[in-house]
Amino acid sequence: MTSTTSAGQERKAPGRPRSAQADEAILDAVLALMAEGQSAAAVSIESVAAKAGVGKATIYRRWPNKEALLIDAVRCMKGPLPALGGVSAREDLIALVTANRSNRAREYGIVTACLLPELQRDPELNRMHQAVMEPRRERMREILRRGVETGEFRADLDIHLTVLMLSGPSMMLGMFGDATGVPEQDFPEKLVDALLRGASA
Amino acid sequence: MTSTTSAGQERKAPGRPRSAQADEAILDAVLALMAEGQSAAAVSIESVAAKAGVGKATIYRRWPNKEALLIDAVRCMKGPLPALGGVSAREDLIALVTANRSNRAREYGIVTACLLPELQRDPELNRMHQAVMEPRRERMREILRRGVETGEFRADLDIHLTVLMLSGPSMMLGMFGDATGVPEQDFPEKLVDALLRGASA
Amino acid sequence: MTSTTSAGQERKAPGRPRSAQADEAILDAVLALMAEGQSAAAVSIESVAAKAGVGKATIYRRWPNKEALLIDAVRCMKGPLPALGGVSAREDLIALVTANRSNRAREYGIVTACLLPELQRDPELNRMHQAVMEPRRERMREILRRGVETGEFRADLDIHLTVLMLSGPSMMLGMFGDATGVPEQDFPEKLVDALLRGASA
Amino acid sequence: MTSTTSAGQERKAPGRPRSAQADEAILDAVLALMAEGQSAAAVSIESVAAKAGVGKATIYRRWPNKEALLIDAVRCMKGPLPALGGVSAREDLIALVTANRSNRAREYGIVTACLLPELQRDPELNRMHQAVMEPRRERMREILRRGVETGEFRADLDIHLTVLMLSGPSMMLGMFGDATGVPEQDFPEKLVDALLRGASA
DNA sequence: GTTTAAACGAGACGGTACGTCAAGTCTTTAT
DNA sequence: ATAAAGACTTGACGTACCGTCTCGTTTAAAC
Repeated sequence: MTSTTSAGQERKAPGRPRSAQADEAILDAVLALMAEGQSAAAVSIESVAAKAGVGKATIYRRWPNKEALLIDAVRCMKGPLPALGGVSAREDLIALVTANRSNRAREYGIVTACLLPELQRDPELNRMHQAVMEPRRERMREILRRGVETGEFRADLDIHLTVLMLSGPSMMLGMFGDATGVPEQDFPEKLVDALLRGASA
Repeated sequence: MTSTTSAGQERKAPGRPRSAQADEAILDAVLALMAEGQSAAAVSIESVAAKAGVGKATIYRRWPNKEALLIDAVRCMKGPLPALGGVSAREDLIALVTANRSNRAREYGIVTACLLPELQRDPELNRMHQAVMEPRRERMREILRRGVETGEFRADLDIHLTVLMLSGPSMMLGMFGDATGVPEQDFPEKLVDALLRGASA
Repeated sequence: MTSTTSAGQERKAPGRPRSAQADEAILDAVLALMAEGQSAAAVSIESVAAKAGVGKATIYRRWPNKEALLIDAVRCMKGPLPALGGVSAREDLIALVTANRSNRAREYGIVTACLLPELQRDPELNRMHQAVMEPRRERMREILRRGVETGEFRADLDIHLTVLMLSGPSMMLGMFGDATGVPEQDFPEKLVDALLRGASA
Repeated sequence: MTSTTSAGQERKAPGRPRSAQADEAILDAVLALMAEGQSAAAVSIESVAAKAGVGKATIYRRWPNKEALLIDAVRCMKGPLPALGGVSAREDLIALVTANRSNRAREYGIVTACLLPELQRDPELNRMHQAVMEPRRERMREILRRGVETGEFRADLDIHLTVLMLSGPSMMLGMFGDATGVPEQDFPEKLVDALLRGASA
């Protein structure tokens, strides 16, 4: 949400508070349209407002533009960060990759894609997007660092590159699906194992 | 290009032939707008027509819609497939990854991203996009298969998954750039080596 | 004012009494906006509320809608009905025409104009408007009738038509100003004299 | 109409010419909405476009904003300037007043009223409005001047004031109708005669 | 050399969505 | 109970593109 939740002492704002119902209805409408429409282009602010039974102004009061709304919708798709209680770094990695490509991986990929061009230009938008992505990347880095410490991973591992090697294939599979020739079945496990094992003979 | 170059006897069409100059001017205009505008959303058919000094109908005579035009523009960004004369499969892989992320990798990523939602719906568009992507993927598979045969790569290598592990990180780096924490410097070599070496200790 | 100041026993209302300051501030804000903005369209309820330092609801508690508020503002512009102590009906007419086109004739014309379309539809609004206009028209009729009685005006004078011939030009001058080619200087006197004298040779 | 009908040699504009059908449909729609809606506020660009079966852009291509469109609609309401073949200036005046308050006098008054606030601010709009009004005023002045020359009117007649005294009451009657107490029946004749005759005994 | 058919630049067409603004209503907290 | 603040739905505003459709003008092959 973009609402100005002031950090500090939370002084109660005057006037009628924003309807939490509306918040929910709007995001629900976005997800519903995304699911039925197949195309992020089909998710127009007007149709979201109509589907949510809400005025356009109610949307623009909360988000500065369409892209910001989509970013928040994306956050809703992502599952919560999984706990790390795994017995090994390998298992933790598999769990995290699995969580990242939750039930809505396809929609997530599509919307993210649509957002990308705007992210380049609007720094504020970019910041919002990073706020969704970065915690997951950081979690992945933690796992990798711990794996290095415990000796499970090689000592000279390039952490950032490895994060890219775990999230890049996952995203691409989400975007192109079957065209890649890779089945979704057991993908996280296979990916992590291939990465660990290496390709050389 | 989508032009109806009939396979058969190539009967010369009557009337004025299409201007090759226009073809070029249009694609040039797309690339120029992409470069200056930073955003695929800023590339409108109207602005392309204006920049190319061409009527809108001249564009729609060649491409069925905006997306098809963007796909052709994407093809222009990609360099030609590199020769495979490398002394090792490793070097060939590096060369191919390098070629794929040509001078315009950023723009390529952005445009591809914008196209994705439409690719899901329009099979014809999807076909056009595959025509650009598939040869490169196939080339990569060839290299991998040869590496397996020569014993450079392990015998049980999952070819499709490995293609994804080479192209996914590359695309993600193109899309998110510095936010990934990975420098563009020597990226292809580092990626291939990390993949070969594996992450386990 | 439309406020429900019950005629009868003036029972002291419970709760917080209405602020008389607010009444005044609101009408002042309307007049101020009218003066600075040049346009009745620029006088929005929102800007009135902001300028008056008042909530919108405070306005709507007093007037049923924007038009009603404007009508009340119009009343404020009009000067009070002048006394009729003139030595002749001619002088009384001049005094009345002068009073009608007070210092704010221009604003008055504009606002009246904006109100007109709504007056047709809303009978209540129309009644309110008549309550402002009718006393002045009636006063004019009185003068005319007295002039007929005293022999100052011709016996067959059409009272209603003459009222129209005195107020119509005045209103039009207020609306179109210099475009009419008639100077504001001494207008009431000239109008009344031209009306008395007649145009035929 | 706002179209750039260049005065001189009428160089043919490139591109598809504007549809005369659309011109007509749009103005017809405005008049129809005005007639049925009773209120100029009910004439929105969107409803005009819908009623005319036309895109909004087609309207905005011809008129810069809503007000300019209404002004052109006003012109359509006014009948053509009548010929002046009358045997006397009095008859010519009656004919002209009659023509000015054509079949749509009520709508004309309402729309003009709605336009007034904007006329003050936008000089271009004002120019367009004058282009509709001025020819009629000038025609009236011609009649008055001729009447003075022929001795039908008094030599010291104030032409501009007299124009105001003929058009002002007419406009006011159009705006307020029955509330003025003056019947529409034979109004032009009665007005002109009252003006000629004068009010003094 | 005509004819002729298609391509050309230009720009109007009916639409859809954008992001803004105001009207009039409703809901909160403070007085 | 009223006040100020501000959220709410509704709907018009004017703009920008989309993809299609005339216009009148080239251009090159076919006659």
